[in-house]
Amino acid sequence: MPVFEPLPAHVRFPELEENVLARWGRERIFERSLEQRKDARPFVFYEGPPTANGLPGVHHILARSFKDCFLRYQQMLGRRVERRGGWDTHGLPVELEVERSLKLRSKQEIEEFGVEEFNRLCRASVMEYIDEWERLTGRIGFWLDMEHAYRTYDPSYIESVWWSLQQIHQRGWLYRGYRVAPYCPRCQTSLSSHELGQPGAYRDNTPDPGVTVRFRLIEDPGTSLLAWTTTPWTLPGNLALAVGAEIPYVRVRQGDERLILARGRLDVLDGAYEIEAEFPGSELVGLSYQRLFPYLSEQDRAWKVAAADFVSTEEGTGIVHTAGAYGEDDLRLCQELGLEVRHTVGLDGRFLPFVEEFAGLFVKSADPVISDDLRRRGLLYREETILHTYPFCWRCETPLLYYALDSWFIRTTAVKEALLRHNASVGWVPSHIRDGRMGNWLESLQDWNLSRARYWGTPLPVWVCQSCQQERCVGSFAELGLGQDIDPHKPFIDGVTLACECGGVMRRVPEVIDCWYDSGAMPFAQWHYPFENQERFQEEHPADYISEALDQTRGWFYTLLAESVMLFDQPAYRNVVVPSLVVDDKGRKMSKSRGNVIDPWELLGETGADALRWWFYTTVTVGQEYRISAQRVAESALKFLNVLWNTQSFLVTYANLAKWDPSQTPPDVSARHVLDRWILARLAQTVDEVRLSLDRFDAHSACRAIAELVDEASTWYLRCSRPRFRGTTDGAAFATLHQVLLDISRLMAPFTPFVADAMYRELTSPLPGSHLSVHLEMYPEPDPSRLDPELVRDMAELRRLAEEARALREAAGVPTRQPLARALVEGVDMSAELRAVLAQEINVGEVVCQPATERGRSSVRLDFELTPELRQEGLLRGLVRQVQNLRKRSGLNPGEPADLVLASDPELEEAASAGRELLRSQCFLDTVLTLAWDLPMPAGFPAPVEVAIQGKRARLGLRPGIEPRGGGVHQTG
RNA sequence: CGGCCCGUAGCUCAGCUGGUUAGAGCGGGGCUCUUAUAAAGCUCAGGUCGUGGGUUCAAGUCCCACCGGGCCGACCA
Repeated sequence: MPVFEPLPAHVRFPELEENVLARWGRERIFERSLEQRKDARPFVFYEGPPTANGLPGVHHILARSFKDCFLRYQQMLGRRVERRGGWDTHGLPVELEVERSLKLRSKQEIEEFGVEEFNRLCRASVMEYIDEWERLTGRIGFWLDMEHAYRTYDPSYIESVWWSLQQIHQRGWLYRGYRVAPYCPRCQTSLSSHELGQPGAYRDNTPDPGVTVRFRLIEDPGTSLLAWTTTPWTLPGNLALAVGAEIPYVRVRQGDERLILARGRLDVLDGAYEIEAEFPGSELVGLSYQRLFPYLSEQDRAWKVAAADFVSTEEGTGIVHTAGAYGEDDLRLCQELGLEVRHTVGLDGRFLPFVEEFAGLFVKSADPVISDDLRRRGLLYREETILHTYPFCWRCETPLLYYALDSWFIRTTAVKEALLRHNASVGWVPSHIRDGRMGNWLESLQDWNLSRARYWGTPLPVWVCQSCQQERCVGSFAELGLGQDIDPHKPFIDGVTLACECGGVMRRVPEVIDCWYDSGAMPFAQWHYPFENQERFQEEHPADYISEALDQTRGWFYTLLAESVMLFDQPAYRNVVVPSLVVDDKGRKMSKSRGNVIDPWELLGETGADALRWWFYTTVTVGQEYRISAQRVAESALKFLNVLWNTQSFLVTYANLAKWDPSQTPPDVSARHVLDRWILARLAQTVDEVRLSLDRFDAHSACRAIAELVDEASTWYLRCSRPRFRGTTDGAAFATLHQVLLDISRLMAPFTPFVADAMYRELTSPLPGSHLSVHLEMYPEPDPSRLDPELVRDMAELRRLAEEARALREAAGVPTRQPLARALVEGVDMSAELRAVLAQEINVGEVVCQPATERGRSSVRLDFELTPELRQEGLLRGLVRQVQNLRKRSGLNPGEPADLVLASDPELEEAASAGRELLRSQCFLDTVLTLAWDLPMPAGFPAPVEVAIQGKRARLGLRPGIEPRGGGVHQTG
């Protein structure tokens, strides 16, 4: 019976992975891994909830690979690592999907269709692809508890969110405000930043009018202030002009008129001019000018020049036209000035009736009409067409307007300092995000626009009295007299009223909240905190580790942090790993419209999950983009796994041949061959490196260290140790390689969970005791006693000398197969055992060292003089190689007996006969028969094969051995 | 327009806290070893380390500017 189950000659990783997956399921490995740690110290992970209303893609595999590897690592360190899944279920993307399927085009149509049914469809749609998500998550080996996954639409989840909003309201941080937001006049809703981020929202080179307008001074109508705008339709709403107090302005004379503008913007003037005066903007403040249109009612402070800090001289005239309701800066300035802001344009994007001249006109169509009107009245100084980037509604392609609306806000600016402080305590990978993308974001923090005038979302729990306007933020269902069995969504919740102290009726405001708030609430809402699981929440907040892609910086990373800081004055996570984006082979972003999206299943089918995972860990450092294609993954990662697999296959083959007994105590390490000691030292060194890297959440460095070890084990160690695997009986080489591979399987378990487990099972199969899975094992421990930096250094030098010797042979035209008498190594002292390794490797009888002299660098010289004996040995090795080739071609496995017939010239025949025993043992030959050159092959032999050995011709005939051998590996010597 | 990242051999990328002749893989040319065999190793490419400054005894590695590519943002949370 073989020691190990023989491995198939060629491994198909996707197949192997499916088998491992099935076994995990049968043997409940994931469940066991949790059970065995149920009393251990937790390592807390938060799953950022994806929305399951779209198919998962390759970038999700990337994110999930990074999530998984650190969780597996921590679990192998002995921590309890629960991984509760979750689903993000609310929000506009879900609504849009349903709108599309129902062919609805506007809010009005949704309301006509019926909000109840609409929301019912949203709820169904969001789980549409949940099976697909679960299947992919399982297939890539990401262990996640999806059975108990939280969902943001669950009543308990919503109740926790309400509780948190009540907390925020009590602190005075939830308020209603009048703010400008990008607004689609066709869909009649403001858009979230998320929607503005949709491809195609911002369009470059959008043509728009650029008009420069005269604002005549009341005191001196011959003098005008020049202001520039790209939105003439906002001019009827003009309330003020803004200047920079410190900016230098000039008054110029041009023909009959005088014009005022910033000194730095003189090039907007057409034709000759003469500068009459120069003064800072502060001197302009307070000047009154003639209003362009008579539609807005009189106000004392309107139509005057004001100072503002947003004025620049980058473009325009340095004097900024300010229309209260159609610009963020405009609105703020008007509010500061105490001006009453009134809309001139309705929610449908058309001028209101009181703007008589343009009433009913859509604003963009009104632009040329307004320009013409101004021109007629001599107020248009200049008109041009400019190209700039402008936002459009990504659904209906309507140009967006900046439009002031009532909204609910969270005063995040009140906790800005705390946000910055807690962010500073987070370990970001890559580290630059902390102060870069995230830090900058927090520095320029604005209040959170929380409300959405939409349907499918967590209802904003604010009730307002219809009589006295008193406002109440509700923090639980009980406050409404409701139980847990309700559906707190629209439209049901809108029918719930409260009695006000004044005797009036309180009704809920119509808005739902930004779904990003939902996901940021998961640390407490997933546990229905504070209504339940108080201890559990406290134990598991903040998380030790989270990981999502870069686009979550302003998304989930921010909302988690903001909510935790506002509610608990804590960060939500201690460490974040942020993988960059996946792009196509040519570095382009993947998008459906471009047709370059890679199907994750196709990729998995070609390369397997482990190769893909390994590729993600090793190919670039975290933070750089991944240029992916099946070919790229196969070229590096798949190849690496193949080499590793071959190494294992080598061990299995020869251990079975030798009937090596792995349960036998191997020789003490100090008594083993220097190569064994060396590879074990490298192993110990690698364990150190890998653990240090993983403790820093650096998978890239860890995997590179492992790759280097695998490379050295599979090439140098195996190459030099091959004779010992074929001839020795002490088992030290087997024990060493077995140990190395077993530890590699444990080192790699977090990264390539399938291959690692398959290796582990094979390697432990002959051992006593239960070895169900590498994922139930502990991670390799550091072992300082095995470290041997000197030996590692010496071996590196030895390898360099071997390469040098091979180069010398090549230059001299003497193949390595030809033994030489001696090599002379200068400049270094080598131990006898290292000299033996080198001698074998470069095929010389002996290595002689000349003690280190003055030079630092060692070198090697070869004695190329060939004695007849050496020549004979060279011929013999050539013959052995050809016989081995023939064995391979004949389909003979190592160890299977065979008979050889040799016909050759006398010199070769003599070499064969002198080395007959070596030939027989090396090539597993029962009989070696020499034959005269032109005689026919004996009966039972196939036609001979003619080969050339060192220029000498030979005919070889080989047939499988007839007599079964007595068992036991055929040994040399 | 702003922020961040990247710009190292034909291609894909390593190069930690600045220090001897700047590395790997792939492709291509040459060779070697070998029943781990549709495996492996060696060798060749003579790379202005994007450009120009600066700091330093010393810079691919730190600072500044610029050029090129990518991502994000662009009044929004």
